[in-house]
Amino acid sequence: MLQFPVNIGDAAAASGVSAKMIRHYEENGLIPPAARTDSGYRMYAETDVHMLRFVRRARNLGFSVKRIEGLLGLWRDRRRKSSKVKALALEHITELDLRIREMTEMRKTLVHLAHKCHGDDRPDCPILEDLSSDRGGAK
Amino acid sequence: MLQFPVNIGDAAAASGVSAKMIRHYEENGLIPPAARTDSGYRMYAETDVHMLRFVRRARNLGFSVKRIEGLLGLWRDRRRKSSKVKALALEHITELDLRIREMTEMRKTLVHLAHKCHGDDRPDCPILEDLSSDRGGAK
DNA sequence: CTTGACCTTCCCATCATGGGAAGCTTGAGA
DNA sequence: TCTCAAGCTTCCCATGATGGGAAGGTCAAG
Repeated sequence: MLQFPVNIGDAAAASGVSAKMIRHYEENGLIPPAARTDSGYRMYAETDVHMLRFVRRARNLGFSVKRIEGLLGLWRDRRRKSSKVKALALEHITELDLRIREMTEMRKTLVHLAHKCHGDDRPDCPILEDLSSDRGGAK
Repeated sequence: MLQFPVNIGDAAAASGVSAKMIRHYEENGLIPPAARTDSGYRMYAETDVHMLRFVRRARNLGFSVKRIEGLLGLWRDRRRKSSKVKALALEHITELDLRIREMTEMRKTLVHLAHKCHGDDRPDCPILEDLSSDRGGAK
């Protein structure tokens, strides 16, 4: 078992957030500045590690750091309304939907093209023909 | 109709690739350095604009610039084997599949959590509880 | 010839992440 | 107590694709 407070290395190992990123998050205000030893080493209490784990979990779900800032605030606020949390989650789901749709669309087009391409020693290829066509409006 | 060769602005408008990005691609070797006027302006022939359009179409399909380098090489090579083109496309499809799967997984988790969250004035929220849990292995 | 639109290069920012250098601190063993 | 490796500090740089903007040169229409 770890003896708290711990150094940044142990906090990183225990939370799954790299030491680099912990410093980065601190610098950008996502997490409060860590306490320091007399010699300047960062010190992390168990609650800090808990918070870092929260951040990592949220990143794993694809939340942007900006949105995690909101989630952290709500996490700390005992009087939060669950509706606000849900709203952030739904916003994120909407974004995921959009990206999933875009990529699925690309995939569909490519599968279609690849299907039409012989994929042999001959140079003829509908994929290249499509890419060099004038169709396909602006982004 | 445009009079070729054209300036970078017209090449951008005609290809759908921004002037900024055209310079960027040139700097990074994706496209060959443009010819220049005596005064240093870049000049683009019709074939150059065609190439830029190719690049834009490929980017719209989510190809990375690295992969587009390969596609461009094959595009220019009259003796290419269509199997090589197809291989690049299939590689890209595989990557798209991976990303789509990851995001779909995130989405599923979030929808599940949001569903369990009341979303009212009370603070209790399974979303936050899940995020602060110790479960959820490393990235 | 003036003026405005367009071009040039160069630097900076985004977003999340990592690599690495130079230098200081800590703790364990000799 | 001295020493040395491991771990910490800050600072700078890079990624990948894109955009913003500044300072200054060029061109074409009036």
